[in-house]
Amino acid sequence: MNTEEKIFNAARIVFQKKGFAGTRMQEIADEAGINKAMLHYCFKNKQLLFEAVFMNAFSQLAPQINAIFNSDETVFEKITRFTHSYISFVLLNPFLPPFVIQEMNNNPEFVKTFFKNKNTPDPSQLIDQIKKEIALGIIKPVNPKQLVLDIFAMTVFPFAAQMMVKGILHVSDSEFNQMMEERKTTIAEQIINSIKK
Amino acid sequence: MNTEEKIFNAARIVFQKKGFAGTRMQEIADEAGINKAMLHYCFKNKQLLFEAVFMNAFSQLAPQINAIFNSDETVFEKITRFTHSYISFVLLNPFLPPFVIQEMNNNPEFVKTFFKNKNTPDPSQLIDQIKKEIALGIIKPVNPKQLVLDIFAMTVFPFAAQMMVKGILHVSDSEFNQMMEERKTTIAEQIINSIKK
DNA sequence: TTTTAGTTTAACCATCTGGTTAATATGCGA
DNA sequence: TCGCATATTAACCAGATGGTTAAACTAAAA
Repeated sequence: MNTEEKIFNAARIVFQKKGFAGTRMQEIADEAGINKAMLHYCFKNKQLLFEAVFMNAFSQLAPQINAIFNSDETVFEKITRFTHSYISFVLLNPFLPPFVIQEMNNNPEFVKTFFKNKNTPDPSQLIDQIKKEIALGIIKPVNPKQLVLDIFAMTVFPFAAQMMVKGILHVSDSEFNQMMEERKTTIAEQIINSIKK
Repeated sequence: MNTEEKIFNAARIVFQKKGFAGTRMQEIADEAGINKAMLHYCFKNKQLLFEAVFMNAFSQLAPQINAIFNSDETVFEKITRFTHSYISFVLLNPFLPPFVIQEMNNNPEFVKTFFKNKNTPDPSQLIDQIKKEIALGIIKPVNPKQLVLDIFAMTVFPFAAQMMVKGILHVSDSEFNQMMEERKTTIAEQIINSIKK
């Protein structure tokens, strides 16, 4: 692993744990086991290092999601596949959703430019497909955007609000993971069941 | 409005917008229109001022939620009432959910003490009631904790991940609020529909 | 009016933080 | 081996940041 990779991984760990504002460049350097000046040598400044980490996080998720959203499967198949593979992925990267959500909420102006230029999840094709399947009588008449929001809510929320969920439901880390394993299949069944005619 | 209230309100605004780490004491002082030394005179230090704001945020939500969870209504009535009143409340305080979730994720050790001592949302009675109604054949056999999690996910997520939701679904602020108005009734119907026998 | 307790402020301080610099180390082609 | 570009570091810097202090202001009691 070269220095740039060491820095990047260290930055990912620290940024995802403490957020942009809470992160100290020195802490990243310590985590990487190198001198602080190397951070600036390799990534210019804190903002650019952060953006590299943030973009990378998003670019891990976006293609996976879009591949599912834009495939030629049915809506039901897409819902099943999305929830399953998203939860599988996030169980391996549990800090990702809170990180992305937090930094988006804290940098609203950055979000606007971000969603115009970059490779982002785009459910517009799925939304069109939902409209079609409603017209065909496969799906009950629902607001397609609300349906997409429901799918994200059911899959992403438990990870986004991890600490609060564990606190309120009084579940341990392992119980939490077990619940998420269960959700891999139950969420899709539930959503499909509530919209199929 | 006395000085302490001015500071508290200013702190609430700044903390909820920028989070604990991103907040500068000077910015709170400016927002309150007073000298920075007054912050320390009234609230000792940043941590205590933050905790005052955080506890206040939670203490606005917790009793409302618990009043519903622990009433003598049916599960279906509770779901209907919770989703409706939570969304109504949060539409007036849209910064609350991201703020609470973010700070909980960033201070895991604080969360543990917090959930032991303080007045927090507690769904344990509701969970027992769900078990009973399942036994009575009113509700399909589901994991009660998963059901509670679903309810929170459907209501809280859109606010918690506000910026991301707006970005991904390409909705404006007013469209977003309109969607939330719609959700006040639809979520409950949907959840109830998926669990009633 | 004087005293006194509580408020409020300007100025200050130690420390932290992101970032720079100049010097040194490393490795590799000639 | 030498020369040179790249990689790495220790030391440093200016500005920001949380927090302190001592003085000044205010208002009500004595």
